[in-house]
Amino acid sequence: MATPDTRTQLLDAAEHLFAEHGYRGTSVRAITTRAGANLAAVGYHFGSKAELMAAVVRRVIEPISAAQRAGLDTVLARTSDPSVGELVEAFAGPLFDRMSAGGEGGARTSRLIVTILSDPAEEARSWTGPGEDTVREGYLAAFARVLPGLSPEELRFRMRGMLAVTAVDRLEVHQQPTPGCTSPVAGEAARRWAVTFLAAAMSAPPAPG
Amino acid sequence: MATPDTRTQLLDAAEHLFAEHGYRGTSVRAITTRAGANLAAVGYHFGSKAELMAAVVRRVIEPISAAQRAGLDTVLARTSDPSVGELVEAFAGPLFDRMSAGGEGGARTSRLIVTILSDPAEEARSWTGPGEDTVREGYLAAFARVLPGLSPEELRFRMRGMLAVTAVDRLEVHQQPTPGCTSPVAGEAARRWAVTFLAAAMSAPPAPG
DNA sequence: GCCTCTTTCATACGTTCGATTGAATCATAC
DNA sequence: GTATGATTCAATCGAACGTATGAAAGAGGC
Repeated sequence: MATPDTRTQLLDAAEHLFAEHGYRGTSVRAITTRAGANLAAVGYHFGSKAELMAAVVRRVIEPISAAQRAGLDTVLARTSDPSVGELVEAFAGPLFDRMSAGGEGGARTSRLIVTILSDPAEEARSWTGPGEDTVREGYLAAFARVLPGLSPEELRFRMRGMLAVTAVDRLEVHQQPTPGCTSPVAGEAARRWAVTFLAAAMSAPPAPG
Repeated sequence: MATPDTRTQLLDAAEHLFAEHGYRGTSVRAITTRAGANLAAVGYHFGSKAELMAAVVRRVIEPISAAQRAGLDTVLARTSDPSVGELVEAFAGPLFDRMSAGGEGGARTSRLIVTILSDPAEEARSWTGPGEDTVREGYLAAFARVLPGLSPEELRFRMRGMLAVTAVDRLEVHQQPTPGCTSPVAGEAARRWAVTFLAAAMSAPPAPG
């Protein structure tokens, strides 16, 4: 196994540290030290710390987005009237795959996504690209067809809830669990739980009022 | 209206800034400047930046926790077999009340809670006290009685999902919304949407497998 | 060997941070 | 008035931060 080049080692180290300590909580020095590289390497390969973060996020998000897009295409190719559960599975499933694949990569991914979503830093706005938005718009349209009774606003609220559940889910598993919490659950079980939970939520009739 | 004392002004300013820029993204200097106080005031009144944050969180969380506890007591005093919707309403409702009360206090509260939940900083572990845990344990027990088919692990997963939806919900509303998103929704509508969404999710049969 | 382009290196710069200090100011009681 | 305790103030500390620089080292073609 040839040692990967400096650029890749920086991405790996940064992904670890950003996920664990957040963007502001991670120093460029910590990243380069972990990567076994020189302090100036970040500047040389990425330009700045913010651009390194953007590269890390892109590397993590893009396969997930692609899987979501492919899943939606597959479902819609089979039938023009899919079930809510199928759509939920296609949307939420890819967010669990890294974890199911073994190791703690999934928890790290989850943590990183939460960091992206919740980091109030200015730079965070440019971390995700337009690709993710179009995927979400695609699911939005599909759900809108399947759930005709919902107002666009309420549907958007539910989409956001879906994202929240899948992203935040593993948060307390990876860091220390709430007292009394059992051992970290396997990714496969969490995936089933999430799909069940979210399919029921998405299928609910519109709120009264 | 007499100007509040320095200590209170520091808490107000810190609540604003922590919610808007996160813990690490807020400097003590920014807080004291906004509060119209001297830089050393934080050290004098709270000891350190971390203890100031803990005080801010306590001031925000405690009324919510108390309302959740009271709501649970009220429900359980009326009947020993409440509906899932009643429990969801009692749990999630107080998280929306600040916003319904008017102004942007609710969004700020929501944002602050997300900061607490997702901030990877070391200090974050001590921001919430044992009071919040006992409230959650109370709801956990109540839901366990009403949803007997669920394993403790899956129930805990659902509780976490409930927290995620209520906390993350207003995130994108307060900061800039996803493109195409309509105007920020009123707190009252969001509350109904959340309760509907979550009641259906909590009521779902156990996941297969 | 030598030139060229890429990458790594040690080092430094300017800034910002949280915390601390000791003097100055204020309020209150005697 | 003056002593006392609480609070505010300007000023400064050392440490950590992101970034920039110019020299050194390496790789590949000729």
